[in-house]
Amino acid sequence: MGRAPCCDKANVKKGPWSPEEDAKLKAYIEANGTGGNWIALPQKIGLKRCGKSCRLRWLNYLRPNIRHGGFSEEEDNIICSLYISIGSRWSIIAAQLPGRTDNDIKNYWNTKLKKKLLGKQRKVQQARSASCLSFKQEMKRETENYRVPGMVNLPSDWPLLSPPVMPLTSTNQDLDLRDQDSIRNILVKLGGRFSDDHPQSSTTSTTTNPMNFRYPFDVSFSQDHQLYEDSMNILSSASSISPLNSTCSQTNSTTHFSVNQVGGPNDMIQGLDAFQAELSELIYNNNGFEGLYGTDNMVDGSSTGTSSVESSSWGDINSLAYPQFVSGYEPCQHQSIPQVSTFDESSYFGPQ
DNA sequence: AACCCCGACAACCGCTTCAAT
DNA sequence: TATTGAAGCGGTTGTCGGGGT
Repeated sequence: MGRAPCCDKANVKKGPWSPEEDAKLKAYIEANGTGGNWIALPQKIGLKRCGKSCRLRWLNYLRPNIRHGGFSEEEDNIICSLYISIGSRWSIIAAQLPGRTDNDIKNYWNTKLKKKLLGKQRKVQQARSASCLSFKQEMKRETENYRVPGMVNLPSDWPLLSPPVMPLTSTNQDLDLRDQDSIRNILVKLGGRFSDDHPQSSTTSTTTNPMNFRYPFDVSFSQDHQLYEDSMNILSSASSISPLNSTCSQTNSTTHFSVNQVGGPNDMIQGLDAFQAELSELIYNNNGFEGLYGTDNMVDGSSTGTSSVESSSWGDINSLAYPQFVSGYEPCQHQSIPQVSTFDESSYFGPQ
């Protein structure tokens, strides 16, 4: 038994909006607002459109201060970083880019940004394959170092939040934190406070993990639900590398999320997982490198095979590391804000 | 000139979330 | 607490225009 349709599909117009329809809708909403009921709105103004269609048209096109096209490098960076962090949560990503709609960003990602990144991947791979180690050998070696085999380690100049690939036993002293900082700025914008901003208010200081990947994760948020959700989504995503010991706790006025050892929910995994799955599928199912980088002139059209990594608008960015540690893990932010919820390694990795 | 291909973008569809009852 | 329905969201499809053959 399905839900009743929101409108009489036989009597609604579909397809592109005419200027007259746009004018009607815009004039009405500017004068009266939506009235909180999109379903009823088209009848009020005599439009033979579905309410959902009106809503979409308004939000994506007619709404004031909408910008179309002309994405800046900075916007590219933000989109990319957030996609990698939180996956295809276009509405959240759009919220960080004033004047941009989720639909626009989604289209932009699918048609341009994704290919741009794939192209950068390709160039780096070419540079790397020119060196002595074959990709598959390296894949094998690196995946063997992880608990979950089979993930592709994508060396790249992606603007990543995650630390470079390394065996669990290795250390990384020089992690570039700039991208973490940008995420942090977003969090601060959303209302988060970091423990090292207010060390006296925190019981959890900046933590160190076996990878020596620093990230101060004791953030307090107001009780505003959406703010909390958004913040937690981003925060937890930015911390999703190797969850070993993280906690959520709530006081009367704030919710705290603390992570000892970089780690956390798998939102980040959504983004990277999807994209890396795409890449690995290409690699494994389509004749290895040829399938991925083969003959097409992806992206900026240069498949000239230069072995140098060209300067990138993304800046010098960390390599991509994405160990898929999390399995059967219930993200902290999806819980109903428990008093205290502690993650332990076994709950993340299951029986070993 | 006609056709084909492809990229870009607008719009639709169906599922999920959330608030009202 | 369960139900209902609107809003929100993300994936997918449709359409159009430009470029190549």
